[in-house]
Amino acid sequence: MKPTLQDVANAVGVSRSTVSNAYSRPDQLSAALRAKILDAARRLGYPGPDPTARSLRRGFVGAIGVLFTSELSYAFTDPFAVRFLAGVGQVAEQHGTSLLLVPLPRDRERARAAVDNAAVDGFCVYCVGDEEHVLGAIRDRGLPLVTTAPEAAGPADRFVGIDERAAARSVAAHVAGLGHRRVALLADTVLPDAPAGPLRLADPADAPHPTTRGRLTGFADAFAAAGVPWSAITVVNAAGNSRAAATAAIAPVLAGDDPPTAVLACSDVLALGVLDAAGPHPGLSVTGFDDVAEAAEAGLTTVRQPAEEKGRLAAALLLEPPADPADGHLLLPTDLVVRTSTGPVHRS
Amino acid sequence: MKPTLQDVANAVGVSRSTVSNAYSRPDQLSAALRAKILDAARRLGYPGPDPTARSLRRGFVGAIGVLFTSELSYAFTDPFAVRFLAGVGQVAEQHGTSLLLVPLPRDRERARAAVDNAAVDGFCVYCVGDEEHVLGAIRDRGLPLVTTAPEAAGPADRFVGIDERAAARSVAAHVAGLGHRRVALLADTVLPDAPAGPLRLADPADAPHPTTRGRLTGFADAFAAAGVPWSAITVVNAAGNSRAAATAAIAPVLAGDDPPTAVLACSDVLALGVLDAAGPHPGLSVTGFDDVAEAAEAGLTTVRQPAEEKGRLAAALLLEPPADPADGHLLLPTDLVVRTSTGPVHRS
DNA sequence: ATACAGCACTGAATCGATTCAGAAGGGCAG
DNA sequence: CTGCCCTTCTGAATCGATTCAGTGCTGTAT
Repeated sequence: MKPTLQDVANAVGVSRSTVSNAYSRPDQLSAALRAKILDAARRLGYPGPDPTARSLRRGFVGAIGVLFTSELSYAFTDPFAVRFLAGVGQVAEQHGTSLLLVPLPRDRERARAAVDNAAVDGFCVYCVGDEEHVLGAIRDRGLPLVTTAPEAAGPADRFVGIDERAAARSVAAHVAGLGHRRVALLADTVLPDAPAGPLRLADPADAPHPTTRGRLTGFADAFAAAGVPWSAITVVNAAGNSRAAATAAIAPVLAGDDPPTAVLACSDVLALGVLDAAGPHPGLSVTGFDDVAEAAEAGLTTVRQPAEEKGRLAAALLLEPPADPADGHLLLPTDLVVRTSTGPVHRS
Repeated sequence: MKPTLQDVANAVGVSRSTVSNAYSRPDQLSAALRAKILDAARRLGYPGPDPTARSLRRGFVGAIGVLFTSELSYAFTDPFAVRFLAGVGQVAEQHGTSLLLVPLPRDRERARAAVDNAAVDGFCVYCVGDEEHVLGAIRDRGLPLVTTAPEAAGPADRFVGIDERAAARSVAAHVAGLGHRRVALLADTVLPDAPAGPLRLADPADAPHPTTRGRLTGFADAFAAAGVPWSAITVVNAAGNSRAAATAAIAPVLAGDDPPTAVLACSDVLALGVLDAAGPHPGLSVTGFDDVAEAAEAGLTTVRQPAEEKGRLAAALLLEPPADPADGHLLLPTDLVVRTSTGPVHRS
């Protein structure tokens, strides 16, 4: 068995407290004794205070939990999520804090258990949709919480987000300005368990996921202003936030009669999937959201939001809580980035 | 103060053990009592057993540590590292195990402290270079350890790697076969603290980092077989594993008189940087290593190694230790992927 | 009726440290 | 010489659970 602090104390002939101090509060004992203790520890193969025991007694862990509502392994395939995580990591690094990546089971009960079992001092939740039950579990634990969506944040939570609606409005206004009137909007999981493909959505405000809701509403705003009513807009559901899912969902729409002249996607990954599917439809305008690295290469018109910065701020909000709770609510600026994937509507 | 298990016990009028059982071993008490306990817990706002206390008592944590020897935030910029991490995440997910990403301070002493303070059941170390002291800290703690480099693994450690030397030999043989005789090899931190640019390295075996050493040696093998002695080969040091670092390091070499006709890099990221720098040198053949996504787009000839698979196996080695220690040493296959970045030497 | 098994629950020990009030001893001023 | 402060170290309480050897009790086979 690995030696414990007590064993070291016995070996040196001092009290347990003193050995503890040798590690955690060097000023509490003479340098000579400390050296002797550390020496004995080395000789015995004592690896230093047990992190778990220390955390229990101290009441904090030195780690923050990072949650992606989708599967963890999947989060790594989303470039925006990766950059967000990198930002969180940067700040955590400065604070000497570790990042606990908690895989969330699909099953709600087990997801809750996963949250309950995470040894962390707080959570950063990268919101993608229906994370309400997970957020509830975190609040029940009384842990500080930072989310990436204002709508998902409770009164006591901090958040760092963007004005989804305004951002979406800006791309949509650009597209409408190019003359597009027959448009399709593409989003991941518009409604829970909806099949891939066109979908009837009475009102953009009916979309349950706050981010999707905000973006769809913004799209609707701009087109309404251009004289296109919501009912004239096709909403397409993708079964997952991936290129392939987007391609599969949009293909039938493009192949139908009276296809849209523009597709506005709720993420770059989806937009890239649309471009994949649009091979035979060169006239199609496509827009994305986020401005990931691939977007630039693909010439995708999109809305840029600062990814790493979002992560950094989220972590900072958690690790350096602002004195004034009002400062815990951050909205980041976004930019419309116009590239080659959008153009004037092609009259045929 | 948050209620504890004891508070719930008092409220219901049962012993602490029974409440504990209600959570962890439902078969140890009657369903009725269990319901009553869980109910009282909910009423009191008891969030379930404290993860830290539970870990202490149980003796395990339910998390594995993942270490990148470079800075954590930097690890996310390396596509290969991200895919490796995704693989680790997949397996961890299946095991209901969390991933603790530990930021490693540059400072050796603090790096050791970071390892000592990590509450985990084992470590996966993504080796990039001089991690020996970190590995030592892990072994001192008596924790199981999986590395990605056979050379870095101690007798008790598991590893999942590739045959670096053979893999490197395969690309180099390809390049030599195309007739290239004036070649440069590019690697990150060939020697500690070496400046960016050409470097004198008496023997490839002198490179301190095992991975770099293996690759350089493999390159040397192939060229030696083609009649090119090591002394005729230029070794170029990059100050970091990034495109920009590669560009900066190789530019003067390409601009010099008697520039190489081929540059073999020790990673794709470096190779892409060489391509960036090679704009004015269209005749240059360039090879990378790893086959990340960008490599395909850039038409980079490289050696493919399975990234996610490496991560999955590393995690599996940690979470499902093989009965026979011999099965803890895995070497994965690699493939030479020839694309357009290499071609026959251009006689000028 | 007797013994034995099994169920439901309790008590006490334990995991490995931190913390803080206080004790012992030494040095210095009055 | 006495009193007081300071430094150095100790003891005991504490963090919040898990675990396992029992203790009653009920029910069943003999």
